[in-house]
Amino acid sequence: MDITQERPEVQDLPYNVFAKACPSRGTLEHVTGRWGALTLGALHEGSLRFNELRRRVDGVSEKMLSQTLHALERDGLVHREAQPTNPPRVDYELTPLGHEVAERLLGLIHLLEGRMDDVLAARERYDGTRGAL
Amino acid sequence: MDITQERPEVQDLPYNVFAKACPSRGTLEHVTGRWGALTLGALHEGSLRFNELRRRVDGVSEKMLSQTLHALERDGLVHREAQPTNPPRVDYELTPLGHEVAERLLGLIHLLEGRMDDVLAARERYDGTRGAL
DNA sequence: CAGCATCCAGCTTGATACTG
DNA sequence: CAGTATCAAGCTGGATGCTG
Repeated sequence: MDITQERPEVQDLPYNVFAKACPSRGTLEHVTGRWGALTLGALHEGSLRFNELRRRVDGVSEKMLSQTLHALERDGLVHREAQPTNPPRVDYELTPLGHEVAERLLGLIHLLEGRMDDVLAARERYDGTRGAL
Repeated sequence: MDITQERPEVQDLPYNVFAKACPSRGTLEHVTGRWGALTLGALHEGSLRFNELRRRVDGVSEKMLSQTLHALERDGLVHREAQPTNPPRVDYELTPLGHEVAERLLGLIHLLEGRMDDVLAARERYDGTRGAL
């Protein structure tokens, strides 16, 4: 019998995020990191230029966006298309894998956005039972 | 900034992660954070005690696990069940909302685990084209 | 066992300035 | 426009020690 039926999360994959040394953990962090998630989410709608992206992801600094983009490009989730014009024009877009990842991320984001009232209510309940700190 | 112009599909949601001040961004960070994601993933299989969780999430320190658990409990994603026995026994389990979140998170995690070979290959390609740094 | 309090090294981040 | 370089500050997170 196949144990994966009962514990689908323990498929015998070679990679396992729960293990400290697994490289998948690093990629998960690029993807879910503060700016990684928002960058992938923004690019899911279509390709964007550097400064468009910066405006879309409210609050990201030039440096962090650049850094985030490099990490995602390196992991094969984002494709960078530079045109050697003057002024320069660089478009960023998701790769097929990037799209798959972004879809799941967006699913999570939408779930959260749709349940924020519950979260906020839970927060008040929690803070209330402990008295003000 | 009004992102609804570009995200017609979420026009009527009161919360929007792309906006810097939106509380949903904070919750997204608790959920997707380094330890938040792994903690939710571990608890999706069933309730666990503090030290069981610590062992399951390879590499987490006592302090970070405690901190993570508090944030998730406050957001209403994790329920803490303490028994006043001696020695103390405390079980953590996901709330219904926590399960929904964990499911999506695990979907993402499994996708990544299953595609790590692609990611690693992309990495080598990327590093190769730039010469060693 | 299940945590909290404290200390502190170091990584992350944001400003600012500069380049092609 | 599309970034890179540099630097200070602040937050993260690990180690340690203690409580109930």
